[in-house]
Amino acid sequence: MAEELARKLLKKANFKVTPGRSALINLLLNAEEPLSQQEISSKLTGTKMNYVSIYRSLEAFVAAGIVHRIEGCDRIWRFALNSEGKDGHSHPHFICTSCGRTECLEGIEVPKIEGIPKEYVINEQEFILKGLCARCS
Amino acid sequence: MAEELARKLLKKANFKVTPGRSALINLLLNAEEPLSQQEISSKLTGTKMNYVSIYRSLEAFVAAGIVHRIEGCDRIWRFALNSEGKDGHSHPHFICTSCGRTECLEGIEVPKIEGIPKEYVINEQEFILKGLCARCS
DNA sequence: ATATAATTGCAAGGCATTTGCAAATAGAAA
DNA sequence: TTTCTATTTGCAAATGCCTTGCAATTATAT
Repeated sequence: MAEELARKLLKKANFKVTPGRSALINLLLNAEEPLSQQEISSKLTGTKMNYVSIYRSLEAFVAAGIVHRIEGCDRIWRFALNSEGKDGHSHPHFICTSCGRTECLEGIEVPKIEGIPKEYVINEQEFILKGLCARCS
Repeated sequence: MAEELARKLLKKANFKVTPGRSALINLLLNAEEPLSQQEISSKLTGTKMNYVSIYRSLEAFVAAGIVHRIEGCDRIWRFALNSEGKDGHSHPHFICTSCGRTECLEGIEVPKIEGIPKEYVINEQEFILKGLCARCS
């Protein structure tokens, strides 16, 4: 069940299994899109967690590589679980300029970029598309 | 000369030609990289401009399409003039995780992305690379 | 049962960006 | 030139996301 998966994820990343963090991971497991701290807070039913703790947990999860953070255009950070096995930054993101929602385009590959001078060391890349989502178009 | 070019840019976009805005455009014309409000403030020699006015001018310039804004990973917005004729969003950006500098990769093309469901309307795309710049690597 | 390092909550702080509003000013019109 | 008006500007205050400090709690290894 989901509870068990959350526990396993936390364990594997060497985190303590607390009610808050389990609930947080669970929420992200079931989320269809990257969530902001506010969205997380309001969706955390049952186990409530102080928003500072949410930020701190998310920060730890990102550092551990089990979550990735998307920087939108509204100065709000959104977080999503990395899919098992992927590095989590390998898919593009879509931001709807109408409803503000952010989506992970999981099935779509970030295209290779050509011509970066060899003095540059590229560690991460982020492809962000903006426009109207299926619902808003 | 540069002064004249700034004037022309402002005129063409239907803005009044004020000392502040001329200086601002000039600064951006000579900038080698996208600049934050703070950087702009400190580099605006001679003609000083209140930082609120800088924000408001930049906002107007972005709306008019003569400037583009890059969202970094530090919650700070950086602005760069659109090169004449281009739409300004057609090049990738590079963010150095060591020195924090943002660069426009002017000569490099944003690769085409494949497989976006046709319900999505894409209006803008942003390709951001992170790593070490030539100086820091 | 105990020890200890990780986690949490609360209050306060930091800081980029916005807003409201009144004063100044560029540029068109008279 | 003078007048008029919409745009631009500055100042003060507000917003709002995210951080920090610190003491209290708690998961887990011993």
